[in-house]
Amino acid sequence: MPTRAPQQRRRRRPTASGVLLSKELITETALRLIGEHGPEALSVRRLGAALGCDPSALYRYFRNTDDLLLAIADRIIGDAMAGFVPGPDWVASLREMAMRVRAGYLAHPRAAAMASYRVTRRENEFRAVETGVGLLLSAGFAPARAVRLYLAFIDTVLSHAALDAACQALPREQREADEQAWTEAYQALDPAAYPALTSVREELRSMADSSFEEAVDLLLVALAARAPGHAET
Amino acid sequence: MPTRAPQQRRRRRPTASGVLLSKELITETALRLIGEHGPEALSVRRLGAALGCDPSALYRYFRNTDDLLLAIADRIIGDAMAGFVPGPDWVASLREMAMRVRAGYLAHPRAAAMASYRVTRRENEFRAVETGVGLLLSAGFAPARAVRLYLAFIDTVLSHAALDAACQALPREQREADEQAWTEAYQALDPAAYPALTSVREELRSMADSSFEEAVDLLLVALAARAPGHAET
DNA sequence: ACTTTGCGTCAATGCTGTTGACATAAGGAC
DNA sequence: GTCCTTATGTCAACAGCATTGACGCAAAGT
Repeated sequence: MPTRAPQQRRRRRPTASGVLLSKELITETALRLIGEHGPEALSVRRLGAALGCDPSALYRYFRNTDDLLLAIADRIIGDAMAGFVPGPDWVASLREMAMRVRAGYLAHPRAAAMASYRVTRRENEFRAVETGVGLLLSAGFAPARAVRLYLAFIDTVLSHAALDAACQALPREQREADEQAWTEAYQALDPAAYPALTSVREELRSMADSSFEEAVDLLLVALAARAPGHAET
Repeated sequence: MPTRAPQQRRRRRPTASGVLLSKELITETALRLIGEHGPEALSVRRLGAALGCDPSALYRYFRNTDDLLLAIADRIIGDAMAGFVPGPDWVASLREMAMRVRAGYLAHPRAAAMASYRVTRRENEFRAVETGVGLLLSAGFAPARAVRLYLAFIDTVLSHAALDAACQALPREQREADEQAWTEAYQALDPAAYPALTSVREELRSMADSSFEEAVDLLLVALAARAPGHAET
């Protein structure tokens, strides 16, 4: 009778090409595949080919492709949050968390775009939520409020990061065309029909840049103002 | 020699089932299909079946499915902002704008999720930016500041709306699994390893709900506090 | 009535995820 | 060292997907 836990792998049988498969290796290869050839390059068949195994072998490690996708997403979270330790200043700590998540997404823009709105329900996500909720509790918010405010915070961070990642994942041609729109199409508008846009014409170029930091900072200002103990106006 | 523009259709030949196809009819039917049978119901084959025509007939009207999705997205934008008139209260007006965008996205989540990060450079977008920037100018912000704050605002709205839309666009199975994670996987965590999560255990269920309104309201509070003429703390 | 051609239809291609049967080798028991 | 169990890699097959090229009908223009 086997004494080991059933999910613990006991045997490691090499594939025809000699590779030893593992969840780790599969998620790494998938991430590399997406990074090199774009998100549409991720299919069970291509992943199998990249690993040197039969496509169906992957189903020994993941229930289906969604399961694999969640594993990839959780790995991105883990990489982004690796080594992060919250400090005494909860606002500054949340800010660093936001910047880390964004950096992690931008490091794998094409994978991030696929997974930003999912709940991975895996260890790295557990830890991140624990950290974020803990920071808001330490700020003095009551549990129900801390949870909702954390959700507003992390959704803003994740969705903004996904936006940036999606833009970065666009083909160069298309991205440049989008950026040029602000200095071309928007400069040629009829002043009578678009008075506000005309009066800010010189500033429209900055619409091509990310608003991530401003949006996060605005949100953190609002959070800080609502924290218990903060001097109300 | 034909005098008509080449893109203008001259002949309307009915399909085998007697339907007269058109771009309008196809986008309408696609939206209805998504609305009635969920986002995964939209495939060229099913759309063809719903229209009573061969799937390949659609390629006479759209270059590919992406082209079709963009046509649908354009229609969503127009519908969402139709009839919107900004009022005297700039904060309330921005708020209504946000809610309209979100409603438009949620009404057609699949199409919205795929098109949210594209810059349309079309009239509906021009008008929306004009309106939004105009509201911030009316609040007293200087041009450069108004543009950047509008960007932070609209990116928050769009990315959050896209997040909600993407969740709604998930297959029922996956969406339910993601929601259940908060009442199952997150309830079973080790209290010693996850003290913060344990102390807010009862409230975690609310993580499955959207944070759109809270995030937008927090942002608007921060914007209002930064407006010229606002009493500083 | 005749010609042109827009466009609906059919058939085929090569993708996709997923599954069940099968084979083989790893590892424990003795 | 031998045997047995079983984890796991492989193979074949299925259904559904977007897309395309050839074909031919019927509607519009003359």
